[in-house]
Amino acid sequence: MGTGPRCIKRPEVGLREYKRDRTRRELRETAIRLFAQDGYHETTVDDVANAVGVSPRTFYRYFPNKEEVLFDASTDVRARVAEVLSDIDPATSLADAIAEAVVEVAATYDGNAELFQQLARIMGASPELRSAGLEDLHRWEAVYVPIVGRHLKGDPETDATIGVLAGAIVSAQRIAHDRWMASDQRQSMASHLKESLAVLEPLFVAIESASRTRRAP
Amino acid sequence: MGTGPRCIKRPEVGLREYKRDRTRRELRETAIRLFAQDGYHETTVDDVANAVGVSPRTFYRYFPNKEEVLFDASTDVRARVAEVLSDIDPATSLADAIAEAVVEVAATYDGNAELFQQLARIMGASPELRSAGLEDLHRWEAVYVPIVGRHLKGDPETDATIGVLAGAIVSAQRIAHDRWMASDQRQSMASHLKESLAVLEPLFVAIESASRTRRAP
DNA sequence: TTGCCATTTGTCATAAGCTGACATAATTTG
DNA sequence: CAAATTATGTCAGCTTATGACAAATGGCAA
Repeated sequence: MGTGPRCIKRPEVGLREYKRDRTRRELRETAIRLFAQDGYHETTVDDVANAVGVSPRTFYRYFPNKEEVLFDASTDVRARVAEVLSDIDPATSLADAIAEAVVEVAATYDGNAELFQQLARIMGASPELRSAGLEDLHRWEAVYVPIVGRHLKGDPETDATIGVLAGAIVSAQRIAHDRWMASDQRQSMASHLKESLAVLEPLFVAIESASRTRRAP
Repeated sequence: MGTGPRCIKRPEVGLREYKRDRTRRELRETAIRLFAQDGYHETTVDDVANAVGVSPRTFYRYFPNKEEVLFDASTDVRARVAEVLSDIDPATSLADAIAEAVVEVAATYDGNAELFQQLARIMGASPELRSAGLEDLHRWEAVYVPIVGRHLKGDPETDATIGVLAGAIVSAQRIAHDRWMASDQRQSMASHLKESLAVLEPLFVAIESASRTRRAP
């Protein structure tokens, strides 16, 4: 997803770094493959490590725990969206900014539908993993809080509005995610996200008008 | 919280049942006390079991895992609120129904502030437990979905609106919860909940008017 | 009371997730 | 090539969690 070697120069990223990336990728891919194939609980960390030809201890050097290997991709998306949002023109309306973020999310999901559907199936098969997925999804809140706070010109610690609004956005995203998971790609993630976020439109309108009022009373 | 023995008659609940309840309560109270005192991770299940004078295996007969003992009270509240909501007059507006539920929640928190603040402190001290708390809070969605669905006259599977709205309500509740935890009881849970839910008012208004339109176009 | 039944608990054994400590091998750097 | 840095392997151990079976305990009826 994205950045290959940009130039001929540069330390060619070095063999060490290259191997590290490769091992991480192999662990991730092997883990997901085995989980999808044999079940998450039926697959031990030892199995994954052995399949990659690496010691179990190494797995834990790359991932803090067994679950986290499932959310590696998700973490990447989040980082990218956070960057997109921080680079956005401050004059953009909140709804438009969120829409832009959502486009990035949808593109990733729809562009790697196979991977994400596989992850969805793994997580759908275990209540424990559904919870973990919930937690992962919740981390999106930290992505949205800054942009919401910027538009509302408030401090998240002081102003409950920011947190509630960011939370509502994440809820919409989660519902879209659930529905996309449930319907096997019959509908794009983009349309699911659009549909869910539309529910919050009255909220955006109210916020926007309140914000405008405050700026020019 | 609430129901003592109502009458003299009734099988006096039997010694067996009595002991079971007592053991459960002792495990719960001892666990929370030790967690608050020595830390969650520093306290093993064995410690709790020993302190109660029971075998470690018994702990797991009462609670599916170490964490769950922290959410026993929360589960009770949820059950009570679900009952309140199912008994509510269908003519009541959605906002009012939610308000009624929230009153019940707030009363429980403010009435057992000591317990819930203790739980808050335990969970606040560990990221892992904050996640678990998140999961617990998320279970509220299932409480709100039926009442929202009833008012919107839709099927949660079909209509994304219901899930998003219920999710937004839970978000508001979570923010209130966080803020209440952060401010040591300087403000009541009731006021925090009221404040958070106020953010969603435009949403309720829009939903309500759309619902009215649909009924009488 | 006695004795049978169901429930609860204890004991034992074990798997699996994780973590610290240290040795070893590989890579980079001078 | 040698030294410093970093990745990996090995080993040892703790804790959570669970299955299997025995023992104890309370409920209930003859």
